[in-house]
Amino acid sequence: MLPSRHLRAAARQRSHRRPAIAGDACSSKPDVEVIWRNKAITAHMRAGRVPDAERLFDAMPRRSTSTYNAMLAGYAANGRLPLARALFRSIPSPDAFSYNTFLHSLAVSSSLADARALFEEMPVKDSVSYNVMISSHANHGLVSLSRHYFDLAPQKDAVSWNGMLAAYVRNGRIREARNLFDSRTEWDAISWNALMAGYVQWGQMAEALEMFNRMPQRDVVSWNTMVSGYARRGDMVEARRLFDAAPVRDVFTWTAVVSGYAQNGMLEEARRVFDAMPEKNAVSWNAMMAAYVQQRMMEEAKELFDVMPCRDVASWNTMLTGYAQAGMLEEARAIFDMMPQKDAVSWAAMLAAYSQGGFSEETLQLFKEMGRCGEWVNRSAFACVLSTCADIAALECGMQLHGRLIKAGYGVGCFVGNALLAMYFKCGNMEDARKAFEEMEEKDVISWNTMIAGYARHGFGTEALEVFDKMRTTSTKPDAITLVRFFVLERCLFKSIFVSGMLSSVFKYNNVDWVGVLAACSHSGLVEKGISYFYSMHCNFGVTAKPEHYTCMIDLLGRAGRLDEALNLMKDMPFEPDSTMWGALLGASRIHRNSELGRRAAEKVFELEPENAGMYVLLSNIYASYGKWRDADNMRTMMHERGVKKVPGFSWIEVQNKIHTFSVSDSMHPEKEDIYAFLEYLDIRMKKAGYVSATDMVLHDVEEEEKEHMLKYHSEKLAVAYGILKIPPGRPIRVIKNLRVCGDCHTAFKYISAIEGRLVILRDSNRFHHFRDGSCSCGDYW
DNA sequence: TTAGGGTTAG
Repeated sequence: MLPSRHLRAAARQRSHRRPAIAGDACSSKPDVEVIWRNKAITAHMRAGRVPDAERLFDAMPRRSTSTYNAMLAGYAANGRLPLARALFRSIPSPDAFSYNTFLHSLAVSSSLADARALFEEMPVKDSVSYNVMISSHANHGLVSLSRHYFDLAPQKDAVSWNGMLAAYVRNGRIREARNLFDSRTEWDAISWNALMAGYVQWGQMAEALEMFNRMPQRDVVSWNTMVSGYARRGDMVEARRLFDAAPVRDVFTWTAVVSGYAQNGMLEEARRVFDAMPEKNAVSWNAMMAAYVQQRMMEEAKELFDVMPCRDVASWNTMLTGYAQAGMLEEARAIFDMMPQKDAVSWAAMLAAYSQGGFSEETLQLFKEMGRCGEWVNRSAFACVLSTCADIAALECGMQLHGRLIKAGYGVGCFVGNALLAMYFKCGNMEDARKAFEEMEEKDVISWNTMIAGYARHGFGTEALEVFDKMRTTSTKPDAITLVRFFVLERCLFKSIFVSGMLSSVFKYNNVDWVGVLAACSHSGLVEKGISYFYSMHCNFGVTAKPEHYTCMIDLLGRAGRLDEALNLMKDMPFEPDSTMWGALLGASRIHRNSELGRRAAEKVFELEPENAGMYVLLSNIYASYGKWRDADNMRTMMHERGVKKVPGFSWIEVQNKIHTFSVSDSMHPEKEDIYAFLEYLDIRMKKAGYVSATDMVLHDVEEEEKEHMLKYHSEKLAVAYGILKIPPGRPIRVIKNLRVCGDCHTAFKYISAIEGRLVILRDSNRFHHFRDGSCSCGDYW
């Protein structure tokens, strides 16, 4: 809402410049009444009550420049740049405060170029002006410009020095921060804390502690920095020790501990500290709520949300993301619609919920809505929508986004850049992917992996290898995904030629990711190699095998059909096999059709993890794939009777050019008693979108007697495929036949979309499909 | 009533 009335009034005033007299709309000597009202404006703005502030402003008979400044600062803090701009122009006699505030508004609204222009034309620059430039450029990752303004500043105060220090720290330039720090001695507590926080943030706890011990005087922030540092690293013992030792605590200290316990899954401890807090603010409540959200205890979270006395945007966002992560998209949307105010996080969270849930239409719809609301599109929103474009192979839309991204002045960092790469590859546009990759300002391991996988999947093996070679010249360390990808590539294209060279390059790094190596061997069927690595890991590298390594080995042996050896390994282990290991064995028994061992493994899993819904579904599907429909039904009934619920969710994984793997969880609605309820829901949705409901058509190749069971177990996936493939009305998907894709993908089928000729593989997602490279866990690749 | 350090949500 534009407060057009006061703006017009102000503009009028400005055009008929009259000398300021007592009682004029802008008096140079504000009275007590004006000061009091200015404070009220600030209070409203701080609480996000922009309209209230505007009403007050409009109703003021006399205003001072500070009145305008208060409004200006409020607009900036509430993200209303256009209003701030208009108001600034209407200020009768802007002072240094006005200029600095508006400069700050421009800078925080990502209009850095505008901020620089304003800075140049400012009649008077004081140290605050320079300091705004230093910190705002740092906030956008432009450290060298921060340094430029820092060097330019004629007089540097404590804020300038600390601002520059923070500029380095926030951008990970910890060495430069240290050099600056060592270059002089007049630092205050804020400086010490800033550098210390930098060490904490980048995981260098020893250095942080060293500073903590050395600093001349510690304030409550110093203690908080250390407490939260340990808490975030999961070292709750040390965090608690410092918390107990702290001479002063404030709400930050308490909240850091609550959130530490929460993030490490120690719910009871978190609650105990939370209940003992002498005073709580919104952040404390949010931290406790986040604890429940993290454990998917949405009812408990909602309870807190309902009773908390002070809700802020983050509280709403916490609930929103909680519902989204629990797959409760309708609840998430309800929260989103009810929010008194939305910020960038709210939009991003809702977008992420839709895009990660595969709801492409909804994602794009919401994105449009976002534009209509004039909401600033941040990096996260860009990434979500880009990944949706990738899902539906919407190249044009993706390229438009790329353009907008550049226009918005964002540097292409990893977050958005990776989404961009994925989009180009999924659309088969190798050249633009390469360009985007080269233009990326920074690259992380995911960027490299995306490039390797992208090239490999389109059959550009040589290019993929070149990327891998280039990656080795950088400081980015290959991770498990790189290894798996490389092994896949190597196996598909080069038949084991490069494997030893590749591995030796991996071993150059200090910390070999052994799980990655073993998983990679398991995946590429390199059984003997895997076994020898497993032993050399201990003998040559002195690494003691942990349960996860054994799990890999059981998986590896099992897949190779060496079930007895896998069993023996489990017996000889220094610890009891856990459910993951039995699960791996269960998967292997399936591939090799050893139903006796499968049953045994399944029983063990149920014993150890009666709550594991994936197991029931897996076993049910195993029976179904053998045609033992009654047993399959029994498993589902048992799951239902025991009140076990599946975590819903599904995702797309692009595998090869124009080939998609689609994984869908069996129950996308939580209370599924029978699959038909779900089908009905999809039917309605699809019809609404103009698709044919053509389960019969889809199943035309399937024999009559199988049809009923097929419907029960597989048609939900067909239906979803319809929605996602965007088959136009009247164009059925053709089933190639009840084709098993591979031993492990028991419910996988191939479909060809009649219209696009896309080959689609559908399969279940369960815990055994834990490899993200699109390979089946049985070791087959697509 | 503008600029520098510590807590929550994406």
